[in-house]
Amino acid sequence: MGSFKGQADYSVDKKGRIAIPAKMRSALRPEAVGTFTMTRGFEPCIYLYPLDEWLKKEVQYASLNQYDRRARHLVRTILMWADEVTLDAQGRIGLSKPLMDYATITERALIIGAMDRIEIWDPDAFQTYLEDQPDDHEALAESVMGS
Amino acid sequence: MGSFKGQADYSVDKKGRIAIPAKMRSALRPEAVGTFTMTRGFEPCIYLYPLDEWLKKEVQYASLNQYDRRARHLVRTILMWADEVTLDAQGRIGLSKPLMDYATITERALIIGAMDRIEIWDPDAFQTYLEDQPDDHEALAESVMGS
DNA sequence: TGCAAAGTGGGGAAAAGTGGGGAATAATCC
DNA sequence: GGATTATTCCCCACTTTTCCCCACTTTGCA
Repeated sequence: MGSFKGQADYSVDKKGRIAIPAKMRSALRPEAVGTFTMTRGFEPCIYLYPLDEWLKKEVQYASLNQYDRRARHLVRTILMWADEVTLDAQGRIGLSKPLMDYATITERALIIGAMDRIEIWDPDAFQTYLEDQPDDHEALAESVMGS
Repeated sequence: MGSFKGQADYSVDKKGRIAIPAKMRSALRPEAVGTFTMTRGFEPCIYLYPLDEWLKKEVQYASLNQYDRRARHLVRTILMWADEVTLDAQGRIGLSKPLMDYATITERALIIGAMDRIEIWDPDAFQTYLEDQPDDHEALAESVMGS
């Protein structure tokens, strides 16, 4: 039931570990058995899907037409970054080098709950992202949510 | 089935806690189990939705296509501010740091009942907001309500 | 005017976040 | 192929924050 939400600015230690906020951990379903699949975000950040959610995505990817060049490319570029990680006794996960590199994450990171996934951003990169977005939250929200 | 109404000027203690007026608490449905989801208001204030109301919104967000850039941005920028809080034995909730920051709330706050949600304002910010609004209560009512 | 409920403040136990040591495992280099 | 080096993972320790509980003051009502 619980979807991920909230934000946190946490440290990434020298070993590349980062804690997952307790509130997000408690939103994890038992089926996920404390496991995530992290992969490259569409934006310059890391996506973190609970195991059970990720499996659904894999089913979707598997159903794509593998004789379609673009489908092959999509699957390739998503899966090549994917890595399965499990929470340690302290509620942390270890980020993979390629993904830290892709998201330009160093010693601090922004953890954002986004529905069925968690996103991990470099604080500066996130700021840049926000500035690049058209400032039409309200209009967008209204068009999407307006009854 | 209470809708929230009324206003109150309450204190925010050093721990970021604020009491919810008894009248508003009694307007909470049992389904909300004493729980709210607070999030960023369109104006510089905090929105407080009872759990049951919030879940309806979440269903809407969940139905958005996450392969659409604008939809991702909307979900991200709304959910990152969201935080679920439960009333303590004294009828208080703890405000999140990011939201206190956003709404510039320090040691006093205005609590305003607004239909299906409660709004929490910094008194000065609310004053400023009022002054910035065109002073045509009557005309506004006519244009919004008239039909 | 007394009692109950509402609002306010703070102490202390428990949990969350952070850092690092060391054993097991894997990778690399003679 | 064996030894050395590097990684990974598990565990322990410390600090900070959160949350639960108790206590006091004020307000409202009978």
